[in-house]
Amino acid sequence: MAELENQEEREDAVFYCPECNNGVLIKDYVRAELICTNCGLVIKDHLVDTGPEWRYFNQEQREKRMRVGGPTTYTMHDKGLSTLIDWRNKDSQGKDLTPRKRAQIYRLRKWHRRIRVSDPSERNLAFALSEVSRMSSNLGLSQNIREETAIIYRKAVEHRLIRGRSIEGVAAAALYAACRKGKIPRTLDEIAEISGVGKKEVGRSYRFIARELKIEIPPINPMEFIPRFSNALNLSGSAQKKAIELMQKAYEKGLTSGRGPTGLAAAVVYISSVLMNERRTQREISEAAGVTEVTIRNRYKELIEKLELEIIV
DNA sequence: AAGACGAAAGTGGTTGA
DNA sequence: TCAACAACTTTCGTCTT
Repeated sequence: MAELENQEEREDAVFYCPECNNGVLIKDYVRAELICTNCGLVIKDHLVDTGPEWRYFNQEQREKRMRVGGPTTYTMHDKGLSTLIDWRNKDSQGKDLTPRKRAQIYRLRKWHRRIRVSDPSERNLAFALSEVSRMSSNLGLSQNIREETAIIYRKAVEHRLIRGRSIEGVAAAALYAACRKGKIPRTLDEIAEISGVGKKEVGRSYRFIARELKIEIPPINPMEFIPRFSNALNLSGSAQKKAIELMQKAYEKGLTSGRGPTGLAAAVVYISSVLMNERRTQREISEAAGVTEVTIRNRYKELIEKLELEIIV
């Protein structure tokens, strides 16, 4: 693992899967995970996106794209398009400015500063977006998600949905919506946890803005939690594979509908840990998955019964 | 002693009248 | 608007390893 950390310093280092020695690891920024292309092993979740957001593929593109300055981004209140006025009183040749010029520049700077985050909605947006970036880096989410969150938040502002709600609450709700939209498995609990807003409020705001903005969001697929949970529990790639297999069967039998996705994923991971002789206690799993042991028990009892698994304990 | 099990009561949200 | 309801949680006593 220490090796991995070092290699990560290099921008495009290639490294190989320690599990199967056969696949190459790829960074999946969408899910914030490092994944083996061969066996599907997830090395590290909460990967932080350090790369550039835009790339070039040949010299021509490079020149084109180099010239435009920073990419525009929705994660800054002015989309990163603001101009900076240097604080030094020098002109482009590095010579001192005349007193007359100096006074003019001083006035420009003053107004520039005032205009940038002047009216309340801009101020609001600036604060909300700083919250978003705080939360998403806390959760190890990628830049993509941040952008998506920012777009959703902006829409919420446009539709005047913030009124009567806290900025943090709506920001957290937008983040959650962006995660759901991008199929990144983060639970409402996790987001509420670091947002400093109650789960109730985040949930309420989330449903509200999702409805008002007509963001159609597919229900969470319990499958998406399996890599994360098994990774958190240090389960092997084959155990994870087994879990995915079980989940597939459960889905075919219609056992997934109406059930909490996290509880279901937790139960499946539990069963596969037992099946593969890598037993984890219900307690450990419940902690990793954020559900109670009771729920895991209920789900896995159902699963064993319906899938007619014989479990040797 | 730790883990697994299950009963009973409580919680927050959805649904349908 | 309110009650019924399903899923899940909390709590706690009992059994198993």
